[in-house]
This record gives sequence, structure tokens and C-alpha cells, in this order.
Amino acid sequence: MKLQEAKAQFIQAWGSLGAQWGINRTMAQIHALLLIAPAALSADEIMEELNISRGNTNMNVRELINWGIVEKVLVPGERKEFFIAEKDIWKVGTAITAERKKRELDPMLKVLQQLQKVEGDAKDKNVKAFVDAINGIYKFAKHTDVTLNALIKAEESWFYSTIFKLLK
Amino acid sequence: MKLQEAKAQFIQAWGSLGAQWGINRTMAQIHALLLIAPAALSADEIMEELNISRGNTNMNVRELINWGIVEKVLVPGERKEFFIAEKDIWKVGTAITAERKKRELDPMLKVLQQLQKVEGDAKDKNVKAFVDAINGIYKFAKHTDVTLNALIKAEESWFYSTIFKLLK
DNA sequence: TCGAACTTTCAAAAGTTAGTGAAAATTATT
DNA sequence: AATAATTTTCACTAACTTTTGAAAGTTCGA
Repeated sequence: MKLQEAKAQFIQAWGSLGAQWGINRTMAQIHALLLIAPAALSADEIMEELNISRGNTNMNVRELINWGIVEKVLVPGERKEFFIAEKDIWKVGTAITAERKKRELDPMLKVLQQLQKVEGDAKDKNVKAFVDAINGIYKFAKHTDVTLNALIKAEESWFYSTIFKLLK
Repeated sequence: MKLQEAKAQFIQAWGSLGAQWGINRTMAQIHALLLIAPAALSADEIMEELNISRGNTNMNVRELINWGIVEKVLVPGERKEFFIAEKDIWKVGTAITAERKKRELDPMLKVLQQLQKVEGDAKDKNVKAFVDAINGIYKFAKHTDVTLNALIKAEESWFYSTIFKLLK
């Protein structure tokens, strides 16, 4: 397989993965492009390679920066801004996990906490079914929260390899 | 908070979570409704509670069954079909993990394996950057695969609690 | 075998999300 | 301060996804 073909395939695969994850396709494709680039790319180079508009490029690069997996770099003597992706994929994983936790799990925990305060006759089977379900889900969510916090905190690889050996 | 209000809030929250996960909102809402129901519900009851059409109900219930988190149940003496959700949230988690792995991780692993065969001058910095990136991602993906397989296989709660204590 | 009860399908409509490109804003250079 | 290069914004459009509801299909009991 030629490099050009391989690159295109990777960008496309990473894009679909992103799309399935609720990350927009273009954002994931820009990320893919930067991951395999030998050096920082400018907005124009990204536009060119992916055939997307300037506005789209700008928006999605900014979002990648928000997620903490892409950085602006200044090349001396150049007026343009250049962008580079975090290459350590463990760190990328951690950053994505942290971001998704903040957006998804944290709000859910809040809601579940509220919902535990439901009032009503404990003998009513509707109330009982509701309370039981919410309690179960709350425990699960809390557990996940604790686990993810540990993972996010422990960026060092010894941690991952410890878990890894355990699960192997 | 009254039960009706709490129910509505939970269904809405579960729906948004689903939407962010690329699961369609209605599918997640039906799932939420079944999770807190004290008994199996018919298609008509689901339509009624969520104000959705028959077609929509049918499609999404079928998809929930495909994911293995909802079951058809037959109530003696009744002609209609009734539906019930898996109430053990750990099992729900496992089923969803397994399904997503099949749809997302497995195809990605295949692609990455292919891409490692890229041909070209090892001294070309473009080739080198590509190969390095793909190798790193492949290792990460493989690792995740092994880990998830272990999680999926071990449905017993002792397993989760062992990991839990470790991470605590 | 017929018909009522129920489920499934599917084409069209509605709704949602992503992408464009030109204009506005910002920043750097002279 | 004027100009040029670059980035950011945003109203609009294009593409995609979901939902509807009526029609077709199926199942079951009499």
C-alpha cells in the first residue's frame, strides 16, 4: 500500500470512529491528519488536504484545542499559526475521557442525586420500581466516576501497565 | 419532587445521554421508561407515555432487543407483546460495551493492521511519522481490546469489585 | 377459512446538524 | 496610521437523520 492511500484510509477510519462517538467527523479527520503529520500544519494545509472550508477548519481546530489534544505552535519567521497534535496516544485517551466525563457523566450524576429525593408512598409499586432503578444506576455511575477519576489522575504508564497485567 | 416529574426528568436525561453517545434519543428514552417501569409494557403503553408513533416505537424497541438490553415477554392470556428491560445495570453496561466494541473497535483494529503494511522509504520523514503514529495507536487499540474482552467475559460482580478496590 | 388484533414496513415530511464562504475583526508590518 | 495578512464569525444552505402514519403483512382464535 502506498503512503497516500494509507493516509486517506486512516483519516477516513478515524473520522467514522469520531462520528460514532458524537465527535464531529471533520474534527476527528483534522485530528487524524495532525496525528500522522511529520510537522506542524497551517490552517491552509489542513484545508487543502481535507478539502474543507476555512470556517470549518477554524472551528474544528479550535474545538480540538479546547479538548486539549491539539496545540497552536508558532514557527519563527512565519506569520501564520501552525497546529500540532499530542502524539502520545495514552494522553489523548486521557484527555478525551476527561472531557467526556465532564460533559456526560458529571451532569448525569447530578440529576440522579436529585431524583433520589422523589417523594411518595414506599408501598406504591411505581415508586418502588423507580427508586430501585435510580439507586442502581446511581451506584453504577458513582463507581464509574471514581474509576475514571483514578484513570485521569494517573497519567503515568506504570499505572496502566499494572492494570493491564491484571486483566491479561 | 413528585413521581411523575421525576420520571419525566429521568427519561429526558437518559435520552440526552444516549444522543451524545450516538444512540438515538427515542431508543434511549424507551429504554429509560422500561428501566423504571414496575412491570412489562406494551407497545401501546410506550407510545402513549412518550407520545411517539407506532412505527417509531416498533423500530426502536427492536433495536433495543438487538442490543440485548430489552426482552419481549409474553403475558398469558394477552395477545399483545410486552417488553421489559434488563434491570441489572452492570449487565446493561456489559451489553452496551460489547455492542460498541463490535461496531467500533473491531473494525478499527482491522484497518490499523492493514495500515501497518504501508510501503516506502523508512528514511522519508512522512513515512516515518505515519508508521510511528499507526504503531502507537495499534498498541493502544489492542490493549483496549484485551481489556474490554476481559470485562465482557467477566460478568460476575466479584470481578468488578476486585478492580474497584484496586482503583479506590 | 375468515376476520380481528396486532406488528412491521416504507415513502414522504419534519427536524437536526454540519459546512460554506463572504464579511467583520484582529493582528502584524511598513 | 495605513495596509496587508490572517483569523473568526455567522447567516445561509446542503446533507443527513428521525419520525410519522397509512398500508401491507402476520398471527391466532372461532
